[in-house]
Amino acid sequence: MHDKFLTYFDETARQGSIRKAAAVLNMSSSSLNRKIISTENRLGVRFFDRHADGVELTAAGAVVLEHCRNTLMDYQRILGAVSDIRDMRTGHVDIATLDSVALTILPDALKQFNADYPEITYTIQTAQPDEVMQMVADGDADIGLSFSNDLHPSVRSQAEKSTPIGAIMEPGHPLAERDVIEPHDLGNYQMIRSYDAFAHRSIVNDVMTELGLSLPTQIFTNSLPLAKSMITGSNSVGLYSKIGFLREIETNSLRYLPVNSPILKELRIGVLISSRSSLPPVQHGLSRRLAKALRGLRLDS
Amino acid sequence: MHDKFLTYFDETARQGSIRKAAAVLNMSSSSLNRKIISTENRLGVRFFDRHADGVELTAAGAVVLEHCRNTLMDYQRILGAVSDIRDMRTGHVDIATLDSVALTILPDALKQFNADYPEITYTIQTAQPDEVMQMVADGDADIGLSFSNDLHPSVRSQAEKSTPIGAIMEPGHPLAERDVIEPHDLGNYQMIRSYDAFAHRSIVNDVMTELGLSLPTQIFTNSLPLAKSMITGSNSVGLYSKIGFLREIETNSLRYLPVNSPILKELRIGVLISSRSSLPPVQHGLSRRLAKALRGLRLDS
DNA sequence: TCCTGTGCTGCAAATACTGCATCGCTATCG
DNA sequence: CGATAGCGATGCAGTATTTGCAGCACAGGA
Repeated sequence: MHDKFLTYFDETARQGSIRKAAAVLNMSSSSLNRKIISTENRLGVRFFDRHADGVELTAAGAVVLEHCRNTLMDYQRILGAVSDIRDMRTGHVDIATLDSVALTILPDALKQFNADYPEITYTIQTAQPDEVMQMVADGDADIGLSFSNDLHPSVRSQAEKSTPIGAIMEPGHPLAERDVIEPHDLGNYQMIRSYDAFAHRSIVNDVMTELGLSLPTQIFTNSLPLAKSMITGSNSVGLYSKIGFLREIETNSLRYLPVNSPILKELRIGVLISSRSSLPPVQHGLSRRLAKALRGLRLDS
Repeated sequence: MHDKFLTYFDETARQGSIRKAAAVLNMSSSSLNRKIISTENRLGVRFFDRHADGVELTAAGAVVLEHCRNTLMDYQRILGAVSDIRDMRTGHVDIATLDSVALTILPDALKQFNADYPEITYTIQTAQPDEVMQMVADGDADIGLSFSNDLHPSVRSQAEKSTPIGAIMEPGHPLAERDVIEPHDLGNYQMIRSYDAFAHRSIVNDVMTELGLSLPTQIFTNSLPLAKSMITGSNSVGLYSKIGFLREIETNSLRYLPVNSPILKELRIGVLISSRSSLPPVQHGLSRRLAKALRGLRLDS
């Protein structure tokens, strides 16, 4: 990357002799000598005074020498920074995610990754599914965690996991003891749904209009904690993927029941990355870690 | 001096396209492309992401780009500094001088030189003759102004002027109306002499011992102004070269009379420079200016 | 005085570089 | 959906450039 002249000049000044410097540099003195003369002529200045016992820096030579050494120093620094990037010792990752994912697999995955690569920083932005997709497509996010059912052309999914949308309710709910819920059962209860049902395309809406049903939706919210508290202590039913309620399901404070709809069952969540440019090492490593975490999720229990 | 890669890389990042950058740089895209790939491989990192419509900097590439630009910036600065040195727009000159010279030709010469090259700075150190010689020999002074009768082996004299040592006295002094003074006349008066008469070799001492005379020296001093004031209003006689008393002689407040001694008449003052290394432009220019001033001195009046 | 070590240079061989032509790929446009 | 244009990457051959070996002149020290 840098001309060898920088090193040559530095060593020559250090040795005070072209021949000695050439010996140190494992080259012929004639070659070194010509390199020096050549640059001297290009700048129109002599860098060294020539004596019988070697060479001695001139004022101009001292100025140039300082420049050479500064450059070489800075180059070493850059080399370190680059190798940090290459070895994933440093870096920054922009993540866009659904908040359901942000609250489940992301914390653990990031903790694990952070243990291996402690100097890496993160920006985590929660957003609606189509926004996440868009951010990855625009390069505003390195990694997206969102539904991967209909991908943006310049986004591809690194790993996918089926996360069917089902009904979330309290254990004491009238439907809670069913094995599976039919779509038309839902019409009898107040629904709590994700805010993105407002967006132009909503899978839930698609299903309902297809079946000629309308959902008496009580609340649209983009806040998963709010949805949880609204479901708790009421007869309301949430329409969500299981992934945002893993803890509550495990502790039996909420219950998840599949809804018998092929379309809703098709829903998949994925690790989204741009298909335009290959991911830098750090981002690639993290996305693989996330993909592994996603595959490791047990959503069928 | 610097590898062309720095410019190439900068331009490529600027254009966001290898082919466009190659066009700007008047080269083939293949060559440019290979240069980039080559350094990428050397550092083990890609600098650019490749797209169908050009290239885009990676994180590592951004780091390297900043380094390239910093280096090129600094190089431009250095180029200016070097050209300043070459064109004598800037620089520093170390001068060692007898204080007799410091008070006569030096001020005018420096004023003239400074008018042409206003950014040059000076260090002016007054010293005894042998000290001046030593400083030039050691490289502690670029230019010396001192007696050039016996030169140090690694010092040479650029210009010389005969400045015989004579007797300095008041116009009313008993000897003042003589045309020339014999050495033995001096024994009748208090002498004021240069401090270097203490040094191992003193021309005045040589003469006196050769003639079997001893000088009743009242004052040895390295201060020329002190010598002047001691001579003024007394019968004392100073033994000095005329060069330190030009103004007083011109205004007739002091008088200079030659002493009839071949050795004392032989004394010469010169512009001394090292014979080991050729002088840088600024120093060379000033030494030539000083030599001219020295030759222009009228010491025979 | 010779002798050693310096910087410098001519010449032939080795090396690196350059540009042309061409490939595979992707985004765009009809 | 297919054609097209523009991009980066690469094989190849000719051309510069660089390198190292001798050998030169010169200066300082024994």
